[in-house]
Amino acid sequence: METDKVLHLRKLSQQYAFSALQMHEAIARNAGFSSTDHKYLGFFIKHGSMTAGELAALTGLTTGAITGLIDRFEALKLVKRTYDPRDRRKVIILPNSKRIQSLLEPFYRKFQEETEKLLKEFSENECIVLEKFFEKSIALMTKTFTTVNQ
Amino acid sequence: METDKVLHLRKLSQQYAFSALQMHEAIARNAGFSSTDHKYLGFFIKHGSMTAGELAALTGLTTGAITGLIDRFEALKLVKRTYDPRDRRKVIILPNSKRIQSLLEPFYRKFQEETEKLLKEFSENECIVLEKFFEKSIALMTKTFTTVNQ
DNA sequence: TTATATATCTTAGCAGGTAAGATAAATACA
DNA sequence: TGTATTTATCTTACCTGCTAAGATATATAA
Repeated sequence: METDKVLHLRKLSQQYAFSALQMHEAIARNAGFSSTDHKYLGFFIKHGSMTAGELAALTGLTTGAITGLIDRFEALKLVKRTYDPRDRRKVIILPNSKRIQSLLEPFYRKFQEETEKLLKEFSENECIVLEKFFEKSIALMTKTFTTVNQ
Repeated sequence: METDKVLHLRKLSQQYAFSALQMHEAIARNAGFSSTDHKYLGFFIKHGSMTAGELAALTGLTTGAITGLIDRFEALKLVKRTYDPRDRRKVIILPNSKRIQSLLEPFYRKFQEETEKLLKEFSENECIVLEKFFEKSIALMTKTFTTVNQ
């Protein structure tokens, strides 16, 4: 790809990220969550259970913030605190993924449908291009995040 | 594209959005901005000057929050309040895009370089695929945001 | 056993958000 | 024209959720 096109696509990818961010925040507000809480609900669905410390490390939040976050989610019965019998200091956060999903789903349904419709427009080969781009970009952003986040 | 692949790609696109979000927040913290402020600095670079009310409408923040946001940026000389001579109630926010860019650039340099390197791996035709995906997705997310954000 | 390290929680203080009302300027209309 | 209404932004009071630092409880090391 030529330099001009590269710069154009880089801009587009920035704009994509910005739009995603805007949309997620708007949906969070609508669903009655703070932007942070909404973000980590998705995180739970993806990762399943983890300890409070792991969550703090992954998110870059302090342990104090994590305590508050778990408290809020627990009050809504979206997660449950359990304790590691082998190390009773540890708090294992057990998400109720179904309940989380069913709570968020109404707000995403239309968007997800339309995303799927959009993706169906792409051919098998085009799909591979997108896949390659996503995978490499995700790796790059995760690396950048990890580097910066210490 | 087949249904299976569609679902896989939808997941990837979600993960992409999440990674972008994480990275942006980490960079914001590093650069000494709140996540919101960082987000809107990029917004200013992209859109140029606008009125406080336009910014409130575009962001979904209340006018009170916008007043605070402009105050913070003005204190850092990143934007300047000017007044519309034809309607003196209006506050026109004049961003100092160069200063904003030079402030953020160090934190993005490496990432942008690597993104460009990654994009160079794609052919002309593949570039068109990515472009199409981005443009349509951005339109879709913007529509979703606008719908939800009222 | 005692010291140290680790995982999470608690507390105090702060930053930035909202809602509601204040202010000032523009517009509409009798 | 003068008065009422609307509009754009700012101010204020209050609230939420973050950090930093220290407390607590448990695990590990010496």
